[in-house]
Amino acid sequence: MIQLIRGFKDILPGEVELWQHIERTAVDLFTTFGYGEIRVPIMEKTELFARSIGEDTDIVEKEMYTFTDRGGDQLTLRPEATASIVRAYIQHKKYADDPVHKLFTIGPMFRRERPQKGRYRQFYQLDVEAFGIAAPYIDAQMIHMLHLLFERLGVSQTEAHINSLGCPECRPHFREALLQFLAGVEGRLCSDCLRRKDRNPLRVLDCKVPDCRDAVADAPAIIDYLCTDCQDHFKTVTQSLTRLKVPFFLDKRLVRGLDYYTRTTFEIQTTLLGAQSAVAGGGRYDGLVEALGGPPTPAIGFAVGFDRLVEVLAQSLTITAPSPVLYIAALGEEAKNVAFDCAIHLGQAGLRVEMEYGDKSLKAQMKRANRLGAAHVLILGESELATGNAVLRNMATKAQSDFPLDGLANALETMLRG
RNA sequence: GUGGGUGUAGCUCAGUUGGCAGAGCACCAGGUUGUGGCCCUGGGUGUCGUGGGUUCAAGCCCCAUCACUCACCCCA
Repeated sequence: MIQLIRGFKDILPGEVELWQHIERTAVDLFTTFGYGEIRVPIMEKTELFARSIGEDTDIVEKEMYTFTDRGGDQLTLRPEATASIVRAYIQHKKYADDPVHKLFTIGPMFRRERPQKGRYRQFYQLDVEAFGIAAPYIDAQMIHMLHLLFERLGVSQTEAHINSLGCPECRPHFREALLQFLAGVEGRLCSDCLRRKDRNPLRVLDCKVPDCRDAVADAPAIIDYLCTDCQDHFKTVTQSLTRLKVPFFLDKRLVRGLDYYTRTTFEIQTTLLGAQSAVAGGGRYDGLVEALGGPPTPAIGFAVGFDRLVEVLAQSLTITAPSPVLYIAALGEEAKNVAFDCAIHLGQAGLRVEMEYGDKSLKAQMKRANRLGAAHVLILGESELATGNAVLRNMATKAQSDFPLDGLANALETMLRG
C-alpha cells in the first residue's frame, strides 16, 4: 500500500467541517475589516524566500522544499505566505493606484521539519497583510482582529504576547549592548546559544534551556533601547489595545525568527498544544517591500496556524455535516427508476436526499437511513407501484402516510419544505 | 538533524516461559418474503508495519528499515 508522505495528512469528512467553520468565521471577519482575498502560487523562485526570510534562518537553511525543475530553475514550495504576497504587491504595482492594500490568503505552506504535535510538513495558514500604513493603529487593529477571531471561535485559553524589535535606527545600539552582555555570561550559555550569539544574538533571548534563561535574565531589553519614534509607536499600540480591552502581555523576550521583522511583533500562545505554543504570530516589516524591489512601504502582517487552531478547537467543539432530509428506499428496478428521478428532482430543489442504488433488503435500507440520520424515508416497492401510492415514514415518530406516485416529487418537495 | 515511546481486524486494544490469530465496539447477514434504533443468532473482514536472521516452531528473540507519536531544535 502506498502511504501518504511523512508529515502530510488527509483531512477527512467529519473533520473537514471544523476547517470550513473556522475558514468561514475568519473570512467573514477579515472581509468586514476591509481585507480582500488574494490567491498566490504555492511555489516561487527560491531566491524570493532566501531574500525575504533571511539566508541565516533555519527555514531557509534547512527546512525548505527546494528543487531544480526541468528547465533548470531553482524553485521552492513556499514555507510562508508573506514573501509571495509582497512579491505580488510589487509585481502588479498595486502601490501605484493606492499605496494602502489590505490582503489575506489561506492555504498550505511547506517546511521539512521533524513532525510532532501541531507541526506538519504541509500545514495551513490564514495569512493577513496590510501595506502602506505606517500608523501604529493598524498594529493594534490587527492584534484586536486576532483577539476577535479567537473569541468568535470560542477559544479561551490564549494569551497575546507583544514586543517591539525597534528599527534600523535603534536596533544596532541594542545589538551592541546585548553582545557586550552576552560576552560576560558566555560560560553559562548552551552550545546553540553560543552559535546563535554571533549570527542572530536576539535569538539567545528566546532560548528555552533553563540555564540560558537564567544567564540572560538580566540581559538588556530592547524595549529600553528604542528610539523616540519607536517608543511613540509602541506606546500608541499598547494604549490602543488597552482602550480596546484586548488583554496582552508585554513579553520582552518575544523575538521572532524571521529577519524581516521591525517594531511591533506579536504572538498568540496557548497551553493546549504541548510544545507548539504559538497559534498565531506576526509583526511589522517596514523594510521588506523595498528590499524586494518595491518602493519604501510600511507593512505589517500575521499568520494563524490553521492546523493548530483546528486542534485547539477540536478539543471542545464538534461540528457535523447536516443529515439528509429524506432517504428513498427502493425495491426492484422499476422502483429505482422512480426513486432516482425523484431524488434528482429534490436535489435540484436544494433538498439533501439519499437513496439506495444497489439491491438491499428493506431492512438494510432502513438501517442505513437511520445511520445517516435521515428525517424521513420514502418506501418504494412493488406494492407501492401496484397501488400507486408511495409510503413516507417519519423516522422519529414512526408515522407513515401515503403519497400518490403521480406528482410525487413535487408533493414531497412541498411537504419536506414545510 | 538528535533522543525517547509505539506499530496486532475499520476503531480501541489483549496476546503468558516462543507452540493453531483474539476481545469489545463497528460492519455484514439472518431472526421478521417489506420497516431503523433495543434484543438474539451467525460471520473475522488480518501482509501481526516491512525486509532479513535465530529456531523444529516467531506476533513474541536479534538486526535493519519504514511509519506514527512525544520532546529537543525551530516555528504557525
